[in-house]
Amino acid sequence: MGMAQWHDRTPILVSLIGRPDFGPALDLALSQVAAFDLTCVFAYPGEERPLLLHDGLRGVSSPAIMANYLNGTYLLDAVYAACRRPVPDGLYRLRELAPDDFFEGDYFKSPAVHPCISMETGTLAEEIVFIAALSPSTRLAYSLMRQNGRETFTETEMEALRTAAPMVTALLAQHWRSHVPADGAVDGALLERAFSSFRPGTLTAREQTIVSLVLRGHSSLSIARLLDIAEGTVKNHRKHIHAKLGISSQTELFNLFIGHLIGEA
Amino acid sequence: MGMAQWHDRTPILVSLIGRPDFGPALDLALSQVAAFDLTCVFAYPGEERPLLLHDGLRGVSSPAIMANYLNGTYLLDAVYAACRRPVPDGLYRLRELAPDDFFEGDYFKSPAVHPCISMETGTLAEEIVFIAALSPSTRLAYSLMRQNGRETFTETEMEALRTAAPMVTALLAQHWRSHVPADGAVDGALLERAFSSFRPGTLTAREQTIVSLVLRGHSSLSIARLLDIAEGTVKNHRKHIHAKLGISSQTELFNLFIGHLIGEA
DNA sequence: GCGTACATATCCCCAAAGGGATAGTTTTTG
DNA sequence: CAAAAACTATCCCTTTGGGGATATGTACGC
Repeated sequence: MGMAQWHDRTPILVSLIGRPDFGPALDLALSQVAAFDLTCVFAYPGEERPLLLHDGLRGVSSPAIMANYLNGTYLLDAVYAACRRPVPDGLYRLRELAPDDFFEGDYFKSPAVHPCISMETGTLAEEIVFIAALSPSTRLAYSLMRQNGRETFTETEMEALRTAAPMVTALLAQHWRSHVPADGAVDGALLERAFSSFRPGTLTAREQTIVSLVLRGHSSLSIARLLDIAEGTVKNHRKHIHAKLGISSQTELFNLFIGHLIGEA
Repeated sequence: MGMAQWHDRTPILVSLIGRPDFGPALDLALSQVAAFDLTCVFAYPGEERPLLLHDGLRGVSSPAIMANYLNGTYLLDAVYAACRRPVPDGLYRLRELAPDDFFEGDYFKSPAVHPCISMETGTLAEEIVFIAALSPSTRLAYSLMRQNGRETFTETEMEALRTAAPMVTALLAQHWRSHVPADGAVDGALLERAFSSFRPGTLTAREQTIVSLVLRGHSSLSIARLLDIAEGTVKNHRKHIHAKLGISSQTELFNLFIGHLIGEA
C-alpha cells in the first residue's frame, strides 16, 4: 500500500514547504500511496475567483478552458460548492460532493467548461479531492484524477489516502497559505485603523478619503467613479496630497504608509 | 514505542508551523516516543551569539546562567562545536559529540556556565540533541534532557527517536527559519523579513530582488541603474511578476504587500 | 461683506508604467 | 548532453500618473 514510503517522504515534503518544487514533490509522494494521472490545486478565496496554485494537468487542459473556468464556470463546479458549503478538511470523492444529477448535467458533459474533466483525449474515470481550510472563508482543493480507461479508486486505496489526509491537508495549508490573499485583510479593521491614524490633521477629510482609496489600489478614474466626481478632480486632490506630504509619487505614498504600519507594530 | 502516536501527531505539528504554540506541541508529541524532562531549542547563526528559540527548561535554569551562556560560555559547549563543525542533520547523544575529556572538564562541572546541565537540583542523566541545518552556516539544536536519578536513553528509544528525526529536523527548520536572521543579512529588519517571506516560491530570486526594490520606491530606471541592466529588462521582469501574482499594476503589488504585512501580525 | 479654505473642474505636457511580441544568452535541471 | 527555465534585451503602443496654471462654487468665520 505504500504507507511506509509515504511516512518516509513526509519529512522531505515538510522541508519543501515554501519552495517552488513542493507541488511536484507532493504529487510524487502521494503517487506511492495510490496511482493517478493528473493533479491540480485550486484556492477558493472568499467570494472571489479561484486561483490555480499547482498545475499537474500535463497540458491536458487548454489555457482557454482554464481561463473559462477561472472566469466563471467554476461557479458550477461541485468542488467549488463543497468549499463554499463548507465541508470539513479531508478526502472526498467527486461523486460524493456532486448532486445526484451532476454527472448528467450540462456542466459535466460540456467540452468547454471544466479544466480537468473535459479534455480532448477523453473523460475521467474518477476525480477525488483533498479539501483543506486556510481560513473560515478560504479553502484549498487538491484534486487527483484518473484518466479514461482506468478503474476508479478502490476502497482500499481510499482508506490509505484517508490515512494520509491529515498530513496532506496540513501541508497544503502551510505551503500555499502565503500565496492566497489574506481573509479580507486589506479592508479589515486593522487597515482601517492604520488609515485613520495616518497623518491626521495634515489632510482634509476628502483628501483622506482619496488617500485610503489610492492605498486600496484604485486609479484616479476608479476613484472618480466611486465618488461620482471628475477624474481631473481626483488628480487635483492627489496633487495637493503630494504637496502636503512632501512627496512626489504614489510610490512614496506607499512607502510612507508602510513605514507607518511598521512603526505602529 | 509510540511511533503510531507520533505519526498521528505529525500533521498537527505541520499545521502549527509558524504559530507560537509549536514548541510546546513538539515537546508533547515527542514525549509519546520517549520520555524526557527538559527541552530547549537554540539557534547558532553564523559566527554570532546563539538565540534561545524555545524554553522547555521549566525554570530550572536561572536567567543569570542563561545570560552567561548566550554571552560567551556557549563557545565551550560541545553542541555549539558540533554545529560549527558542522555535523549532518540528525539525532546525537551529547556523549558522542563531546571530546573524551569533556565530562571531566571545567565546563561540564562548573555550576555557572551551562544553561541546562548545571542546575541547583542536580545533574543530568543525559542530554540528546536533534541538529538541523537552516543554512550553510546556521544550525538549530533541539535538546532533550533527562534529569538526575533517571536512566540514560536506551538504544531502543534512540532508534525510535532516530526514526522520527528526519521529520523533527524538517519541522525545526521550517518553524524557526523566520526567527533567525538570514545568512549575512546585516540588519535583518522587520521589513527585510517581510520581503523575504513575501510569496516564496512564486517568484524567482531576480524577481524578488526587483519586487523589493519596487516596494522600496525605485522606478524601473532606478532599478536598472542599481542592477546594471537595461531599463527594458526591468520592465520585462515587472511584467512577469504581475502575471505571476495575477495583478496588473504597481498599486496592486503594494496592496498585496500591505496585506502580507498585516496578515503576518 | 470679504477673505480663506475646500471641493470641484479643465487644459496642456511630459514621465512612467503596463502589455504584447520576439529573441538571444545563460543557468538549472532531468 | 538536451530540455526547460530564467535572465537579458528591444520595439511599439496605450494607459496612468505627476505637475503647472487656472477657474468656479460653497461654506465658515471675522
